[in-house]
Amino acid sequence: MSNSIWCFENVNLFQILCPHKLKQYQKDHFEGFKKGDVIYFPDDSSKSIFMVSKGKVKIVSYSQEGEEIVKAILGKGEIFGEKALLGEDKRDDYALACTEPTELCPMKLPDMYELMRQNEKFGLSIYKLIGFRIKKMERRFEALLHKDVKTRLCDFLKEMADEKGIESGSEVIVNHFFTQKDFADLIGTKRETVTRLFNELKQDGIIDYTRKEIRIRGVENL
Amino acid sequence: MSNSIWCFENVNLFQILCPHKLKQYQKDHFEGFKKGDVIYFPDDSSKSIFMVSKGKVKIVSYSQEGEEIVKAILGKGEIFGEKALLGEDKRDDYALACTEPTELCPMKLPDMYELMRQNEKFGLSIYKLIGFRIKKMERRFEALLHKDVKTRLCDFLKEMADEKGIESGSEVIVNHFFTQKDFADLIGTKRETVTRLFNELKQDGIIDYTRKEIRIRGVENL
DNA sequence: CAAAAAATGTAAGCTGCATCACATAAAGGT
DNA sequence: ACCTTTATGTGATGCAGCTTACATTTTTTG
Repeated sequence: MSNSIWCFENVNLFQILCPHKLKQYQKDHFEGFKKGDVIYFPDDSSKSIFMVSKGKVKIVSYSQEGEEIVKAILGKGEIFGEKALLGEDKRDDYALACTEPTELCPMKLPDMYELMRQNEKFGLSIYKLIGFRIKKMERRFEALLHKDVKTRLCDFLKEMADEKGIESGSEVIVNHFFTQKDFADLIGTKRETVTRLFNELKQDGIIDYTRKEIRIRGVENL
Repeated sequence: MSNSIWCFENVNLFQILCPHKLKQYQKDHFEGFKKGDVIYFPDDSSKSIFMVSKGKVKIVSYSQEGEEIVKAILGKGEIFGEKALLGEDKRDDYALACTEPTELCPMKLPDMYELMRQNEKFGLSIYKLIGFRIKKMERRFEALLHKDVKTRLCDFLKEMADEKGIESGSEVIVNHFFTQKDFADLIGTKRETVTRLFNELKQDGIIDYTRKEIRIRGVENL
């Protein structure tokens, strides 16, 4: 299990980006958000990128018809707003705090570029992270195109197990902060279907689901 | 109608990337591919990015089950392989020539970085292009999630009209090189459904479809 | 120009999952 | 502890579009 949250490709993003450690960025770099607070709106100018230092952030946009598109749900140590680095001048989605309190390390674009210049390895790993985001999106797209809901859920669980699972004997434990609605949004289905599937997997003895953790008995069975 | 193919954000990518104009890159920069030729395979190392100078290139990958995922179909002036700039070391998809002859302007990564250093505006516009690719993928994803097939097809036609349509009186003419199977792959449906829908739109007098061009009577009707 | 291959046209039947409509349970607020 | 809100559980019903199965037309090839 790669600890890809804190450490990305051997570069500790958190340490570099998290302001508490860096005197010169100490002011104004620590913001408390309440549940439901909007961190940025579409059409806000893309001046910063952010790292979640506490809580849970949801990146969403809305279709004409007002349906929600969940692009990502991010926890501690994860980065968002990174499209600003690709010449985006206005945000095209919402970033919403969805726990209380949610805390962020914002990093202004010029500061970011400065950091990237100073630390080439860091710069590279930021671009690499963008590359991974693209691939993740492509995988999601592919799944939606060709896989049925059950397969998508299982793949998603495997991914979680790989990214943040803890091995414990023959099981893998994944601590999570998702609701079943969150799962549904992320794999492109409805909440009811997720409920049904989790219970099916439970029945089959493959997983053990609670609101806080999922125990997977044999990732290969998914 | 923006001529976004040749000129991207006021930077003429073609002129910069196309080798014929640049003495120092004149060798080896002009490759002829036959229909079906593979330009790169997954796991090839990502050493170059390419611009199509003639023909049609398809970027695809395959799921476990062997189903095709069409990520893009590119024509003259369009760029692919750009994930190499994001620290990708191995390709994760196929690039296939699908016309004969297909010609490319390859650009080795170091040369590319050199060019980007020399011409900052160019460098920026390359990253911007990547940003646009991400947004395009996100739009496709959203469409798949929330829109029915007919809407997806209409949106796709609108996009084509916008990107490469020629206004002619009250109509917009879009010259294209897609088969109905291509359309199906790109909007995430089956060929038969595309056929049905094109004929439906024809019946309703909204479009006029031939293998070479589509005439749209009133893009707003789509 | 004939034959093969590729693209397009059409229709009937089936199914995965959304939708609707509630019931129960857990969490959070006061 | 009580009340409100949020999350989860479970059946009944419907339908968009996939599947399957051919027919026809257009393009390509030898």
